[in-house]
Amino acid sequence: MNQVKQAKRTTIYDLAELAGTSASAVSAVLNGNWKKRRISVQLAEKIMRIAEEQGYALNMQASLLRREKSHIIGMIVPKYDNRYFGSIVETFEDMARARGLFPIITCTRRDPQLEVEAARTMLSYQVECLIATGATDPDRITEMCAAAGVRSLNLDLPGALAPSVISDNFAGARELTRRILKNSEQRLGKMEPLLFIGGRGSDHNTAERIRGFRKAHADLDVAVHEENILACGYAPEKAEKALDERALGGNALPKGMFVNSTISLEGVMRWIRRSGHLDDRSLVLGCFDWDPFVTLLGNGIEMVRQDVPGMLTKVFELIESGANKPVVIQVPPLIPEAQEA
Amino acid sequence: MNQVKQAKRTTIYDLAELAGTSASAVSAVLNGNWKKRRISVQLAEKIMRIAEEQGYALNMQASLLRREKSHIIGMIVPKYDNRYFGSIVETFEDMARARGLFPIITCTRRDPQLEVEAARTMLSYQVECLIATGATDPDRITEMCAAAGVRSLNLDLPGALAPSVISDNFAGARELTRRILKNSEQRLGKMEPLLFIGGRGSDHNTAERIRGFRKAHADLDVAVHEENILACGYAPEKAEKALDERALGGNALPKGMFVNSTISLEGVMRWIRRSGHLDDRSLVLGCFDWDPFVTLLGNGIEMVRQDVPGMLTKVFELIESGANKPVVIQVPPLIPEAQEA
DNA sequence: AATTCTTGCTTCATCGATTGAGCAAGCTTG
DNA sequence: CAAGCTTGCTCAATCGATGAAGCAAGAATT
Repeated sequence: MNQVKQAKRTTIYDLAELAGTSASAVSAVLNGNWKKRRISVQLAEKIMRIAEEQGYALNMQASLLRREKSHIIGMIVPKYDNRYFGSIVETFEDMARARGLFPIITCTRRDPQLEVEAARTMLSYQVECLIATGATDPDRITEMCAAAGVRSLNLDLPGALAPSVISDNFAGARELTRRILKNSEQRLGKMEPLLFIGGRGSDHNTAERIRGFRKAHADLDVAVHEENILACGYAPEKAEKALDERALGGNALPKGMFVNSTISLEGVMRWIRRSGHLDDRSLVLGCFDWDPFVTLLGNGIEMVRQDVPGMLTKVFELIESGANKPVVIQVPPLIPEAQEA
Repeated sequence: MNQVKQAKRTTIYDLAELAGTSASAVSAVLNGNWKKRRISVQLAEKIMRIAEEQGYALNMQASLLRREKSHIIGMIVPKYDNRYFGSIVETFEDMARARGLFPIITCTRRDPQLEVEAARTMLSYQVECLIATGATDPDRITEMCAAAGVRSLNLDLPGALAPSVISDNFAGARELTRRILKNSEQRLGKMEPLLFIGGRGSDHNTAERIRGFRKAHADLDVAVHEENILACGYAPEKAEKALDERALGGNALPKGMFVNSTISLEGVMRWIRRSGHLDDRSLVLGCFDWDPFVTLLGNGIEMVRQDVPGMLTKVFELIESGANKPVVIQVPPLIPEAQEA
């Protein structure tokens, strides 16, 4: 870096002066369409050399103000504390960049107020499209975007006003339930109804998973007990508390459980350890979501892994197709080979 | 949303026309300094009402172009696939917002090329400050920022040209090693030297942790064998492979291991299961980094949890103090109470 | 030699928000 | 009632990049 400390940043006007040419020529050269604008190779090379020497960096604000498209794509995401959302964000950034878009992501902590503020801020930054991932009120966000003439899409949780890409929660839950029931039969010698724990009864995914859970029981002629469906929220503490309360409730706890997220599984595992069930093989678990350490817990826990690349591929297809109708696209989750127990 | 579908977004000029006033008054009202500009309460209220009705959203590009400060703060981060970086990102967003800054974050997958590109892009977006987290070449980023007159800071891994905030890796590793050795003595009846696995020998953190690892052995008069220091990289597969190779190497594998990240621990656990060591208590493990599921693995694995809020508090203190000297601030990690084995 | 074409630039308006300067009308003060 | 102050606005330049339109000089065509 062989220049003096500069208070102001270098602009195309500075470069123009240094090169003895006009700002317009500099702009044309630096944004690559200098052939179209008939700038000579000599001048182009000179400008590029000087830009390099000066460590010039485009002022995106000025550029975006002038251009019609921002090429910015926004995503809001509830949390970064599990593999599912982490993978969504990482894959999203990758795929966006591969398409020449600039991804901006913000985490809203499942807070409806923050979601709205984040969406407004993203609109201020002229996003061309906003992906609302796991939003508590996706339709509110779609409305805000629509008012600004910006596209929006829902991911993970569906909305009624914009296209949505979600896992096939029903099919995934049905298969996961079937596997837990089978494992339960194999390990315990009989097939007993399972406990469902975690998630919010009000959210679409949990509702669908409960439906799949019921269906799998029905498929095998096992009756589901209402008291064994505990949509107590996602936090580990909530799962732990719900199990404590359920355990007090007279009837014995089921030996098999369908846990609705890795986050809830943390609470379930803590409860299991605390209540002394850890080492015996009498508990048969399954989890809707994937984490590498869960495999290593060694309890033969079945997992459903949501197909993040598949979902995001659909998201970008929707964006590119320009579709705006509020369809719901369901992507089948991946169910790894059964775990050795 | 009671307006017609609009192709163009509403600007202050549109609002000015609707309110029968000037764009300048609208701007003053909407950015809150209308009292200073002596706009009457009536007009202010009228403008705010109309802005609301029209679903007006500021064009940040135009606003930033004019203003001197962008209030944007950037962060680059290597991965989103573990609790440590997830927590850094979430905490960073929170603390930035609490200070009226707009955080933008991008993931560079430990790819030096991507890091440089990401930094250049962030400079284009006029970030006021860039935090390079776990960067492979932090000094390169500092140089780029300096050339644009932008501040930069290093987090997690130190650099030589900008202030750095990192964990006290030496002290953390020393204490972790001490605990593993103690557990090892308690469980196996004797104190044997440990194996160190994971990380890159070339990175500062791994080097410091190895130093702490050695120091703890020396403190207890235990000799460290060179062949038991395997800085094989972070990926799970690399740890697994390194253990395979080490196992072939004649001498018996140590029963105690210091694992240099949760990511490496995945590989170690897989290797342990594969080689049939899982259920016996002869293996004594510790991990530099924290994940809730590791507690639940039930092998009594000790963990060091890096103090993310503490580190980010230091980061923002540095930013606010305006300090630019390349100091290295070491934040002591948190070592949870010993695990029940 | 006059006309047209091509090459290689420059000029200037523009994007939307911000803000110093200015101005008109009403109100005070001596 | 003239001079000065206050109130409540508007005007116009500006931030940096972009690209349509234009222009001068040389080459090619008639």
